[in-house]
Amino acid sequence: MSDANTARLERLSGMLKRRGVLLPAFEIHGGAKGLYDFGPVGGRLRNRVNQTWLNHWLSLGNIVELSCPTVTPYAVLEASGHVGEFSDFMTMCAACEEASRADTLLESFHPNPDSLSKADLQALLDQSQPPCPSCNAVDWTKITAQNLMFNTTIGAGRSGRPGFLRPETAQGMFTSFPALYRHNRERLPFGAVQVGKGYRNEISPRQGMIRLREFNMAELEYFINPHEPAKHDFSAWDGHAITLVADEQGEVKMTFSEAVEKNIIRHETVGYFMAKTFDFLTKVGIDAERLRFRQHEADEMAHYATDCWDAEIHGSYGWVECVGIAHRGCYDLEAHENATGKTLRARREFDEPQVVEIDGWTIDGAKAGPAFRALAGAVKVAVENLPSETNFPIELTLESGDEVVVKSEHVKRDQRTETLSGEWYIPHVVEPAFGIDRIIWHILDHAYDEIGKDGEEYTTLRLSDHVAPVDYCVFPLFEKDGMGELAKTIHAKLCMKPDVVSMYDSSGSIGRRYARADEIGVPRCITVDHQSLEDQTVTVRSRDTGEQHRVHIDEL
RNA sequence: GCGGAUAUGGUGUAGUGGUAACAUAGGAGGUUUCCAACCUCUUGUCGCGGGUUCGACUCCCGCUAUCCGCACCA
Repeated sequence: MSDANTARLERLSGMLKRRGVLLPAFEIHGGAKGLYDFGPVGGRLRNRVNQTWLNHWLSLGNIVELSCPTVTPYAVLEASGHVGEFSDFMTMCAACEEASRADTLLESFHPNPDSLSKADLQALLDQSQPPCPSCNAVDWTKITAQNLMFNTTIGAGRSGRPGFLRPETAQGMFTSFPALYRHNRERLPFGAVQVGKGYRNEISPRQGMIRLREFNMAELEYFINPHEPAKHDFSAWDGHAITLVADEQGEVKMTFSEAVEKNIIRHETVGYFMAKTFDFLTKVGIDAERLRFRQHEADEMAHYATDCWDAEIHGSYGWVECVGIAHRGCYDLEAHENATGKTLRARREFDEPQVVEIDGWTIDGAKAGPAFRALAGAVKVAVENLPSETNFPIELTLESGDEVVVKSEHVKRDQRTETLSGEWYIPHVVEPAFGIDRIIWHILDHAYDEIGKDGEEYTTLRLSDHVAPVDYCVFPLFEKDGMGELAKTIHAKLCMKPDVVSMYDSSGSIGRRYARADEIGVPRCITVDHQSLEDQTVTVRSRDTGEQHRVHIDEL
């Protein structure tokens, strides 16, 4: 990072702290690593970003909003793969209280203990009894999952069950699939969104808002039918060439249409969400020139994903991944199906019912059962694979290697017509996952504008109207002759309007007050002057142009 | 987690073994007919804990936090 850049970053961070946008949390107690407060200004900003995000996706029409618990039972995150991916399994020596990683202790007893589940590790530990590396005792406590997810206990005392604070919001949406499917009249595609907190007990949180232990995230799970080709219209984005860093082609600039045509973006729905993500990010004030999409390389991609793109934003910390858009296939729903035995599927009807003519053989249970006993099941499979013209008796070699003679009395002709009108399948999921804190950081970074004004440094936060935390500042030019009263009336009126935030400020010169408003990005300032008292008009001054025009109070 | 640096009003900084300064910001008043002007008054600070000392913001130790490398992670 250049010195100029570092200095700017320090001034920006100082301003954010001074003006109550972002502050270290619990600072009077010495602070806590990886935890931040959104202050009196930042709290509103965060909420506006969240709301803009929700509206952006809900406007697609087939998206619903969910809110799932952050406290999540162990089994859920074990099924999703997080326990294995995000945890180290620890055990403690009861003699010397030294904590050790179970997989490290068991390295000489298993080729790859890292791959074992918690239960398998426990079994292997009980069986192999490795000595404690520091005191040589053999007395290990029960294995517990440690590290990247915050452990907790759900319930008290002996009835408490292990759980975690969720490391992402997605799992609750997957486990809610049956309710979503019913709500959407059993028709795909549909999506669910959730805005909320996620928790990761990072070893070393760094770089301010970039890596946090408690963070705001917003995720969309879009469920699609893999048997239906995804068709999306990208013409709305044709005017804009996007920077793509593709796995094979490297950095290229082209429209979304082209990227999909050339199969650089491998799935249309992924491309569609990339385009919508581009819209969202620019809407909240991210500079399109400092935005790019980077494709995960094959070996970097999570094993279940078929295509994955990150939206990266360039700011004070270089290029930072702020959004991940992944085609997750059927991985998640299948994982929860396997773990629970419940069905997480959708039904699709075939265009034409599939008529299957079955003309072959099957066993006659009453005869073949007693004749083949334990082998009867395997005989049935073998017989049903025989062509219809088979003559009996016949000698068959079963899967198991056993040889049997099947006589005609053991079998019967199986001739029927089966009609399949459709099938149950596991939907595929395309998941855009947004790191809200990282996006907010870059909104602030991109909006922070320092200009030399009359030889002095002057800072303006050029926030988009969608996310500006304060909509209006109301100033009396002087707080006398009734100007203060009129300004307070206008301020009160604005505050009454739904979703409008207004601030009243009468201290300091008018220029100082404009400067204060500009620093936190208030788009419009309203000033009451002497003329206002006569004709009920006020001046409205716009932040970015400094232009003023007179407006009647009733038109505000 | 390892190594290095740092920690002084809201913010940015100076400084000392004898309880602290400057700038800026904030509040009150005055002045001012629209972009950080000016005048008066005023609020507020040595990260936390322990040690050395008659006395510690200053020296030592530990902790916490911040920044930079490495590692981890996405």
